[in-house]
Amino acid sequence: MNELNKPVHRSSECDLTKEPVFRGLPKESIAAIKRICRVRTYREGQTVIADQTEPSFTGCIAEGILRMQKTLPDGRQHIVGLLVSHDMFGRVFHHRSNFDVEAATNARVCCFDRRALEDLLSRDAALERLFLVNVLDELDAAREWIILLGCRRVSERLAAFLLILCRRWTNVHGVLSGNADRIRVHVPIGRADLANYLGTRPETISRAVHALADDGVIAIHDSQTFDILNLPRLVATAGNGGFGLERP
Amino acid sequence: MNELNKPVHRSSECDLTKEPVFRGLPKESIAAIKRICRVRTYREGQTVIADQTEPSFTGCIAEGILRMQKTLPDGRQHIVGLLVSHDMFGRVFHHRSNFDVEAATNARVCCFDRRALEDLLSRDAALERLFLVNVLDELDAAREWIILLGCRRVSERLAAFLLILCRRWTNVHGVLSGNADRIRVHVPIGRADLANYLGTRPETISRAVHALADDGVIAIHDSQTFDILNLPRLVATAGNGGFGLERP
DNA sequence: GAATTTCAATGACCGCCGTCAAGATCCGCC
DNA sequence: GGCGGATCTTGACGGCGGTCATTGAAATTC
Repeated sequence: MNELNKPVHRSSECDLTKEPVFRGLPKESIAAIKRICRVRTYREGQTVIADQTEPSFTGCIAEGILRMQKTLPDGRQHIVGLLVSHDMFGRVFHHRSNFDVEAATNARVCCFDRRALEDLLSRDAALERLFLVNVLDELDAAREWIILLGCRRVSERLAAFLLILCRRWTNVHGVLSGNADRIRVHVPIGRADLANYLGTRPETISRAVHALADDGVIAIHDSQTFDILNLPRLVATAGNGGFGLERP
Repeated sequence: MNELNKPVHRSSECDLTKEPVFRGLPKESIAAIKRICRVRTYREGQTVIADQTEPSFTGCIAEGILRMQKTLPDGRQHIVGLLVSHDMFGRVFHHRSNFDVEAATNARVCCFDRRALEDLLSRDAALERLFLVNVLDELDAAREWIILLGCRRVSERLAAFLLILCRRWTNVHGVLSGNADRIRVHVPIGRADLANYLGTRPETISRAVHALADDGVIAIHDSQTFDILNLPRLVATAGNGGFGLERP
């Protein structure tokens, strides 16, 4: 498929300045963060950070999708979040990670050595501010997720999930395309992952997807790509989950 | 019951220095934060921050329990978190709250004027660091919650909830008492709230609680107070939910 | 102390979904 | 092109839990 077997470290090609996350930072802050940035490349299925280990770096996704998950003693695993372009992960000022982070697709990640980053943040208030606001956003995302999981029916959770994709991942490369009439959503994970993500089983996901298609709310382009035909009815299906995620 | 109808502002009695949250801060940071702290008192049921409004302050709970929730268009509400002593809430550097914050019990809250706090944080790196780490902890708590909600059976979620109470709220006033043999847990919310919290209905909560009691895992002291008789079996009941929340 | 309200507990019914099993589809590989 | 594996789909069955209704207990009011 491709030649990558382990993360490739490259000291170049860190185009952080273009990332909206770093928009508005003073020039010297950008220069400083760029200096400690190393790009790593992961291929699908690789582990980025293992549960209960102390990661040596904090990252910001340049391309691709990572999956945060907890592998449970009974072997099952539950996904607690998906990370897409521009999302940050890894805990500054905390030692152990409480989750696995795995590549859900091939991914490129800007990595900051944790120690160097902590030193930098201590000296650069603007940067620290940026990280603080970023974590606050993650917190909001996590709470949106909690509301989604509070939906009782799988169909509601699925609809709410598609809405989150539409709302939060607008312009994230490869997820959304099409116009308002026929929004095309590409779900970047398979049925099994999606089932873990929504707290159910693959069979039930399959049924729920086809139920939405039978009702004319969506059309199935392929097993991971849907066209949203009737957004209002999708919102109605989501019920509770369709709300709770308004953004400024 | 008591004479409080609206929050009472008091400029005294802010004992922040004793709170573990602020432990380790330089003296001048503590003095500065104390200077902008005002204590407010809320009675059970009062709204602290309304959804989609711009709160004028950020708070740290001195006593009592607050409930973060989203009221949904169909009138139901879903709780996304409980806040106990020493927990902080309210979003620095962000304008609108995405949730309601209500007093679940009578509560005393240390409030920091948002504008003043933001100014302060800009000038005090140690304080900003403290807030950053604090938000990171909230994030972990939210993700523990996501794992809990990923449990399929209500009995698992209930067991996991009780374990979170034991684990995270040790020494929080009024929640835990007793020794290792017979841990007494006081659940600070009623069945309806608990049902919202666990993504189910009050009747099902009732059944699950009594099922645990019939199995000898817990004893019901009163409808909101349980004695944990068999911790290992409670962990076993929690299954997945019993894990995912190890702390350093 | 009786009445009203609120909350918890219990039973009956049934629908959603977890489970198991089988078939279909797509993929890489030889 | 044929084969084997992984993934997705579909069906049948049964149990958990959502819903409704009723009873009981506790708190507040008059």
